[in-house]
Amino acid sequence: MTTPEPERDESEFLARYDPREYDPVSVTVDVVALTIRDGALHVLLVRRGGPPYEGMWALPGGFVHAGGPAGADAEDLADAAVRELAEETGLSAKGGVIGRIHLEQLGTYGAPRRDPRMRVISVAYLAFAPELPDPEAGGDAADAAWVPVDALGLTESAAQRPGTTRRLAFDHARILSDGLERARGKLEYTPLATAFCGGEFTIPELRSVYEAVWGEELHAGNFHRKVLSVPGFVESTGETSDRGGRRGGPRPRLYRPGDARLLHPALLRPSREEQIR
Amino acid sequence: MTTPEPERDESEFLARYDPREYDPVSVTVDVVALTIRDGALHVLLVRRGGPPYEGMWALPGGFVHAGGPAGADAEDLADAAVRELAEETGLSAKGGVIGRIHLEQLGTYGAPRRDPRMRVISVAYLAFAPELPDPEAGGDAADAAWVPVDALGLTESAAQRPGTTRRLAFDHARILSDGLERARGKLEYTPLATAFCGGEFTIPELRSVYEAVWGEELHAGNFHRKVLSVPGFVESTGETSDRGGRRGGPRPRLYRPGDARLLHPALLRPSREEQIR
DNA sequence: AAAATAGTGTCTTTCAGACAGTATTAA
DNA sequence: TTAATACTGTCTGAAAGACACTATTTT
Repeated sequence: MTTPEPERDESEFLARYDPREYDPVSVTVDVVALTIRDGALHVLLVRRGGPPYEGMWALPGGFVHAGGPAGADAEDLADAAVRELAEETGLSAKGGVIGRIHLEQLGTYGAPRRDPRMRVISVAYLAFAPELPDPEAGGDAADAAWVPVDALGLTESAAQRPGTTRRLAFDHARILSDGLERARGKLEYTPLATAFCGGEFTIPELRSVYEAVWGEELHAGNFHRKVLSVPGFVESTGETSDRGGRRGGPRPRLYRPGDARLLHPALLRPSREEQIR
Repeated sequence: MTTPEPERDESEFLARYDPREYDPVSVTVDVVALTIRDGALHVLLVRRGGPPYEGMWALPGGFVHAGGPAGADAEDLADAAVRELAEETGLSAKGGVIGRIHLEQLGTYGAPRRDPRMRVISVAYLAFAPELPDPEAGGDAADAAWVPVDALGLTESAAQRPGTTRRLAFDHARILSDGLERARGKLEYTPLATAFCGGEFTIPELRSVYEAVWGEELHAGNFHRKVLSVPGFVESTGETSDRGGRRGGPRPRLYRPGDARLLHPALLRPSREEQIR
């Protein structure tokens, strides 16, 4: 059963009350917000302004507004994630750029002692954003910034246990690691790489997204042909970029996201041999 | 941030802190437990013994034991799911069959009014089980049974809104629908179909798992060759089944699950055209 | 005997990846 | 002018799917 047993009246409720069921549990949302800057994958982090983990970087997040028994002011989990993201980036939650950010639930983390103070269940969300301005440190955060993922020294083993990297608070290294792996996989069979670009982009720009997320170089010619061959992945604008590549080359054509929700056939990572066994 | 507002000093925090000051939020786990019976996909359901949704079927689930501020008796989310599954199926939680059940987190459902009484956040888990005995109705459930998924009349639209199907309580139709879609996808690129079989199985048995989950017939010859060609999917026992097919045919060979964690190349569903756009 | 099934062989089409080649641009 | 880049063409090998075929078993 999903919920507490119904009570016939107050006294029966008190008689049947089981403190175990009603031990205080807090529910938060944390957001793994990813973007591409200067060709490198970045994640939005805030620096904690108070204990525990004071001074360490952490994923942006906060409490879900439960809204009380009446349900007034209650917010959905995804709405809470959007609100936190908007608060940290200083962008308006409605309309504008934030409406074009892809947001999906990543997973829920509820190990008994992941927060030293109390039982906290955290619902993590994953966001793919186009390039955004630097965030403003607001509220309880001492600082906020887009941080290159590579600079965090995240490894498979380091991400497993909290505190190992000494860089991210709580189990946020693990959450980020899971988010990165999800992102890598999503790029294979969905057109979500376009969510990292603005409204219009070139195929080489799209390729640089794949290269930043997957961490490996792709063959330019084959990538180009592949993208154009998948139905609904991208759609030509008929326009051409006003500049060629940084160090030369013709001006690439511009494209918009297409109407496909899945890539078929998929665009598979070249080297995933390690993950198979 | 993951946690309550940071305080300037610890004593101030403790003095001010009262869990009950926060809006009450309950956290439950619900389990979408799938198995194959008579060649058809079944899900474990319980019939609710009290309001709301009295008499309706629901996913098995229950409260997470938060363990209080000290953390004693606290259980992890996955442990809670195993416990609920064990309670409902009457199987021992440690060792035995239940150790061979694949369990993974499916998602978290926390819409403000998904439970009419209070704010409930439900962490859903997805389980792939080999054929298990009929469950015993226990605790607060009026009944418990393996129910053919097809009999529930789940459709894409019916699963979207709670109460539409008039068959499953709360938003459990949506959760089940999400679980089924996850299961269909997992069979494509992981060897988890073997989790529906016992320790040893034949290729035709494995094919019937795929057919039950995907809801479409597969070409026997091509399926056979494909399964054997994927490294680490299955491993021959050298033995042969003691009976041929139901209505004739040679006795198929027996296999065990292999050591692959991912299928490469993947075993893709034939007809997924609809999902692409 | 008839029908169903397990397993294998073969052919065609599609697709990924390697490589080459041309035109266009920045430095 | 040089080098980098956008894009296209071509070839090869892998793999999916359609179909055919044999051998083995149940009814």
